[in-house]
Amino acid sequence: MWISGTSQYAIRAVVYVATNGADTPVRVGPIAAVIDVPRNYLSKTLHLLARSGVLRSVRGPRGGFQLAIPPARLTLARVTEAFDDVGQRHCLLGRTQCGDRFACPAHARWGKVSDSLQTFFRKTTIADLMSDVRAAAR
Amino acid sequence: MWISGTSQYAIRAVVYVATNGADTPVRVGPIAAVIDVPRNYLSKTLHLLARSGVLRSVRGPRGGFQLAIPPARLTLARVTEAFDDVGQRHCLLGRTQCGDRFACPAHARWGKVSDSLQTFFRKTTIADLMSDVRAAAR
DNA sequence: CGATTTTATCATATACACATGACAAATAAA
DNA sequence: TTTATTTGTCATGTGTATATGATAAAATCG
Repeated sequence: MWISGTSQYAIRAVVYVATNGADTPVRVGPIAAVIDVPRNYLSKTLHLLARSGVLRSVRGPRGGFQLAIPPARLTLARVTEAFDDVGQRHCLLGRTQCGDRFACPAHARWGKVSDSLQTFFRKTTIADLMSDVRAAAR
Repeated sequence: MWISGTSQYAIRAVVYVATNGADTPVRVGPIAAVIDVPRNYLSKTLHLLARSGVLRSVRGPRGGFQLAIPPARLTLARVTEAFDDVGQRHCLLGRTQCGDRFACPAHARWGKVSDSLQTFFRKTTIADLMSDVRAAAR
């Protein structure tokens, strides 16, 4: 609903890699199986994450994917930036000319919500999500 | 980005109808021209809004569309419900099993933002947008 | 070096949102 | 009652996100 399916896959995969790829790279197969996304499509998505600097890829035996950025400094906006632009304000009504000069009818009220959305994606890190998972496990 | 293009069209059209259709119905042609959306597509969208109870349609000469609900009681969630489900919580990561029992990694933190989104769409009315437009005109 | 394992790339398929165009149905007014 | 005007409906087209499958390229290990 709020971000593209590919961005959803990306976040799920990055959390998995952060959790399980601390020492050795993680292969596409297991990631796809655990986070439940089509293997070949995920392969392409992880490749884009690597080209975008979020992951590091290693080919050949014992290869796979690892984080290229420490989880505490890796934000959701950074992870999804290859697929969606969630760190910036967008006009709710899809007007290109929507700004403080020519505002759409929803501009003022949407601004407040949009700010909290941007803050969420720009401030929340993969490490935050990992610690929430650990907290929930208790 | 945040809601479908059709929902964006719907809100823009409903605001226009609320503003210009107080006494007589508004025709599709002028609406499409002013809010800048494809005429035939808007025709279908307005028809869905009528079937969803948001608009009233009148056929024939002097026909067109009018609000079926007073603007002060017409929320954005109500306008878009035929196209998107914005008044309810959705898992950010697209997990169907995401709830308080089996939470996705983003569940807790996303909950706060999601609440403010739901509140926005369920509390903001067409009358609110109209009064913002009038305020901005001064 | 050769065999195996893994990601990289390419070509293509599918599903759905968005869009177009033609014609039917209803209504109002002359 | 006829004509003009408007929405309603249907059939179809287009573009893009998602998905699949085959093959190439790279790296490790025996």
